[in-house]
Amino acid sequence: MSELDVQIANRRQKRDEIAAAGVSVYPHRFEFDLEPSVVKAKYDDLSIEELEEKALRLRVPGRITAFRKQGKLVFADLHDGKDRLQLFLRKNAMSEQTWELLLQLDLGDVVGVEGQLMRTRMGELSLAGDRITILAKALRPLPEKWSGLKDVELRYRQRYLDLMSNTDSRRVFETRARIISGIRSFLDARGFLEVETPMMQAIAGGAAARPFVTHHNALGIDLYLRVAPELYLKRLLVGGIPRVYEINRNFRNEGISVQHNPEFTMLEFYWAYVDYRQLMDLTEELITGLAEDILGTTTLSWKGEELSLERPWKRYSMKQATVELGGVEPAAVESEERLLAELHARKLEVPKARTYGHLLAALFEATAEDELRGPVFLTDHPTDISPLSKQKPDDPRFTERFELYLGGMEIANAFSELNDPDVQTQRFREQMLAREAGDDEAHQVDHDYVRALEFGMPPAGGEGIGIDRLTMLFTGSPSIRDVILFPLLRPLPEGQTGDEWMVESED
RNA sequence: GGGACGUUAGCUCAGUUGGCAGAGCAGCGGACUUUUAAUCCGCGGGUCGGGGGUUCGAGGCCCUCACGUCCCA
Repeated sequence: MSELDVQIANRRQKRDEIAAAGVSVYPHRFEFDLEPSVVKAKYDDLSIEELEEKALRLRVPGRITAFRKQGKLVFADLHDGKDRLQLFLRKNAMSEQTWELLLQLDLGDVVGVEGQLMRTRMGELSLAGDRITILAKALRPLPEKWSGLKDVELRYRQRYLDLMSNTDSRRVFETRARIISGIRSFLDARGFLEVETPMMQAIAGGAAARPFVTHHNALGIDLYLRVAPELYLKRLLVGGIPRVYEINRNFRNEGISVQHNPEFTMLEFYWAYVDYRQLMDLTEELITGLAEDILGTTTLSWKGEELSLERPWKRYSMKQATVELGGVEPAAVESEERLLAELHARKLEVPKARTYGHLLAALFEATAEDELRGPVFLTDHPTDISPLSKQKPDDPRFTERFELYLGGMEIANAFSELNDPDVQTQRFREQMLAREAGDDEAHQVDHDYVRALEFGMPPAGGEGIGIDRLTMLFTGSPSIRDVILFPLLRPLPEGQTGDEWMVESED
């Protein structure tokens, strides 16, 4: 029997002993007044005398995370995931049965405690408990109380243990929730309507990405998990909803890295009658506002550096960035031939689709992208890599588009939306050709979307903002896995799940 | 896909040149009515990620597989 098996067996035995005394170890409910962190927040400023005077009796539920046993007096910590409340448990303050139950409790057990709120000699706010109700028995030992759970693989695979033992982890997900609700308030206040559009789509459009394929049995058709909600949201512009947004998951069948998870959360919004310039202003306002509200500052600390969100943010066109930040000669970004020569000279990989736009983008990525520490708007992307964007009036090789870079990461992508159905058809054709030329990220053609445009879509600006990456920046998390509760990991092979004993205990 | 690093008790980690596998916490037994990483006395706990090889002898060296982390593509 391993050490773990011994501990589990001990806990099971204690559970059975408690149950044998006629007590339910898994009761259905517990009538409670306040949770530990709320008690702490509400009463921690009261003095010993004030607490004595109030003589507050409270019923408080939580998980036991520490014992300090001292003979006929037991101190324990009751935790609710946010904060702990000390329990002050004296033998002669409770019934014999309650004292017996207390001695049978283990670290990790979920209990409800009733007693009077007081302060100890050392001044700690404590609940002097006289009644204890077991609410759930923990059959497995908790991670170490001081170091917490550090093993990153376990933290992702068993996030509940991470949340239980690392308060910082809880804080990350609270910040994430505040970002999302902050975005909702911001957009709702400006008259945007939140909607939900299909995640299973017959045509995976709206972004250059490989989709996941699934199958609908009753209809007998393959469906794609959406790579973006874009084409549906713009159908809503056609339908007469002038300000619309969606916050939800996108799925891209691509590699996993510190910045990429196959499913990720995106805000996408569309605003009729404006162009990408107003979107840049709105983006600055949204993100600095979120930082002020949530972090109380517009200076982020990111990878050991300070990142100031002070407005206005820098703007570089892709061509300009390649020249000014990438150190490329101005003449070299003006033609396909010169770009190709430059890529060869720098021994860089040449993209499969050798169009002007793809070549410029490749050179930009190789020379200048890493220099965009941010906040920087990278603007005016080539037309042939931006099939849904409107061209610049003065130079049709480029579009009215921007990407926001923050901390070296691409956070947002936006453009003045292409609303000419015939131009859109032409762009889709070019994407088909690119696909045939081997670019399997090229957009699929969506005829119904073009038909929608034929009914007239108002000019509009549209933008997507990556919620996961924004959360990384706000919480100083270097990996996207730290801001996704259950990131995708390869399943453990048979026999390495650590649960073999459960199979044995079935007989 | 390539490279570097990691995987030792439930958890956090040591383990020197290849020579008896360790500590703290947690667990078990005992003492203790104001502790808070409680303290004190005692005890138990290992598929050193899996497999193969070299060697008198492998946690440590070699090969291989798995999982993870980071970097590169």
